[in-house]
Amino acid sequence: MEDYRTAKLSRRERQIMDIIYQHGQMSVADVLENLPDAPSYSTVRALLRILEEKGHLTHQKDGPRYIYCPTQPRHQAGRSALKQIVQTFFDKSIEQTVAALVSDAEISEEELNRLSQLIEQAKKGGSPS
Amino acid sequence: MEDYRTAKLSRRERQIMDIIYQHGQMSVADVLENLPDAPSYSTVRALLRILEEKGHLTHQKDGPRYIYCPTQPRHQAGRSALKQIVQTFFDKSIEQTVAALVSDAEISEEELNRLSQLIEQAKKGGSPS
DNA sequence: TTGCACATGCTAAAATATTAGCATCTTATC
DNA sequence: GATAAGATGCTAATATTTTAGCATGTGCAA
Repeated sequence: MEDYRTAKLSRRERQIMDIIYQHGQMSVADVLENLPDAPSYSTVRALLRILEEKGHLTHQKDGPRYIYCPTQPRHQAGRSALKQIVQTFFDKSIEQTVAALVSDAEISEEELNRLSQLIEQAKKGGSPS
Repeated sequence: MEDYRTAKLSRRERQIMDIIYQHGQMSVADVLENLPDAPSYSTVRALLRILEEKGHLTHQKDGPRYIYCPTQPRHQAGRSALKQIVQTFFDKSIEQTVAALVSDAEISEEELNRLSQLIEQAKKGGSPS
């Protein structure tokens, strides 16, 4: 399955995919609540149906209602999305990207320490010299 | 100006913005070359005009042709895009995001070292204890 | 079990995005 | 300066997206 962010999705379809990835799984009503410029209930249902037809979502029943969730695992979709950002805005450089990440937010000393550990681990695990 | 990735852009419009951010600035012909499922020249021109009307692009003349470039600086657009990814796929956690970044690619020892330095710098510069 | 609240299935209209074509203008060359 | 190559300005048709409405089915509570 192709990354949904490069797939041929319309504006609304992409919005909905983002929202569902953010929340994990959602009912129609849940999606409607979180959708900016919210359209009607019917509209959301139509879009969810289309996304399911295209293979990006599945649903299961929860009592009388459908619960939708992505077919592609979140971490996998996240990596694809990240990869595209790195390519589009940061010259394919992981370094530049991380620089933007750590400079942007108000990041605690503690989190920075965990980041250091993360890098150290990567050094050991990644490609042993 | 709102982040173009959350703005009400159509599929093609977003594709074009991504391509232009990746390359910096482009003529109509340049965009056409880099656009998947390439439409006609006229089509690309129409889209560029629309994006300019919406305020996402400007153009300047280079001899007989227009050169388009984004109105929002690249680094700024990149941060907005990153922020959205972090929120959508990584529970707003910078740590999770960096973890995905360093585990994903084939990353050299050298680059990991530079990342370490980056973090160290952030520790000093960010919020002094 | 009966009815109400609330869900889905299906169909079709309205709005928007996508596309192309022709006329016109501009630049570089001969 | 005349001309050809190649650019833009404008207009309009086509395709897709977005939307809503009505009929029907399902689960929970009185």
